[in-house]
Amino acid sequence: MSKGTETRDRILASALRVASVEGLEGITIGRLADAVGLSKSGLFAHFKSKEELQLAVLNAATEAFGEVVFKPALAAPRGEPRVRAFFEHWLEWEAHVSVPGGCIFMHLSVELDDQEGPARDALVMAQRWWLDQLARATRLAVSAGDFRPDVDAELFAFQMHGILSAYYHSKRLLRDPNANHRARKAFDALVVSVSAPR
Amino acid sequence: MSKGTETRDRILASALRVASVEGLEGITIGRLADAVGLSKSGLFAHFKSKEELQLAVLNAATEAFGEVVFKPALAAPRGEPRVRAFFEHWLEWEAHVSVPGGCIFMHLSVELDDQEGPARDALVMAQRWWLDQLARATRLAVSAGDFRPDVDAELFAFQMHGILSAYYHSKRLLRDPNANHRARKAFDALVVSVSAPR
DNA sequence: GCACAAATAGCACGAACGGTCGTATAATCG
DNA sequence: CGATTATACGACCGTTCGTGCTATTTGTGC
Repeated sequence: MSKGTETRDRILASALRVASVEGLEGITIGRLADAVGLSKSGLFAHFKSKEELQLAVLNAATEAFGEVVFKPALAAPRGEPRVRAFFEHWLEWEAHVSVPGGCIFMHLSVELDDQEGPARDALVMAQRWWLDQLARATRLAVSAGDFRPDVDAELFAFQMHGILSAYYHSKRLLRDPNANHRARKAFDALVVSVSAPR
Repeated sequence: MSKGTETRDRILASALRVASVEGLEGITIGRLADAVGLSKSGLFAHFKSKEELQLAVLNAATEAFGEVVFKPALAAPRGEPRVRAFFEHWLEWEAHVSVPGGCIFMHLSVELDDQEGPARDALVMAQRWWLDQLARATRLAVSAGDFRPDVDAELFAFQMHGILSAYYHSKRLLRDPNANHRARKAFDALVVSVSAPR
């Protein structure tokens, strides 16, 4: 890896941390340059514009999410176990070292929902992809006989996302020590409600 | 009402609209002054600092929420009907004219979760209050015989909040036309899961 | 209708913002 | 080795930010 790309990665990792706490608008060239020990212009040379930097951060976030949540969960056997693995790794992601401000997608989702532009487009794609993966895993659980045949996979993904949103709110904002416990109870109830009788 | 407080209200209504779209940090004195037809210093005279302005916006938001969601829903008879009324009015609030950017509390929750200060404190209080009202209504539904006696009211409030968060995400970011439909299906399923047998 | 208070405007400030410039240093390769 | 390119620097631009201070206009009560 050349020196340039190495520096670029350091910049992105730092920017990702900042963005998870303060959002994409919280990234400022000056502070970011200080954080990685560069001058403003030195850092700026790696990206043609701030918009490009923001897009690169979004890519880095998607990549990290894939490594921390998606790929490990894929290791679980298809069916209910994999759905549960998705849930568990998703819970952990909120506290991952790479995003000290919590799940960056939660933050960006509300930050960008009314801000037209390429960053919003990229985020929408990433979020659709993830919800689609959840629905796909749900359908696999149906065909594996774990879930009932009439289960609405998209609705299940919607509900799962809801539980994680409430968890995020409860943990991050309210700092409720029961957040984790409640999220698990809610998820268990959801799984029970779609489980095939046996 | 004196001219001063009238102007102040106009400022706050405008600031509330801005904040629902871009968050508290999206409020800038200059743009806000233009929007209400005042000079920067003329507007600034109404608030001793920007922080006080932000707190006033939060108060205005809480008040609006009370008028649009809480009070009307209280008119419904206690028990499951009132819980449903809470849900319905909460759904509508997302599209209320006073908050063109959608539920401002969703926005502020992620904006402020890592920003220590009086604004965060006020938001936490307001959110706790609301979740508490939901739990209270749930308990009333239990004692009215609509919900099963073993229902966990706080968990129910958590789940309800999750559904609305997912709805918000689905509607605002993904612009999914099924958002409303999914939210209702999820809520119905939730109510069924806690309903007393009959 | 006049005096006093309330409301608003004008102006200036220091800091931080994204971004550009020419230049110097460091790494890489023939 | 030397030459060339990649990388980084410091100074600076125009703008916008929040926030003072000082006039001046506007509204209100006697």
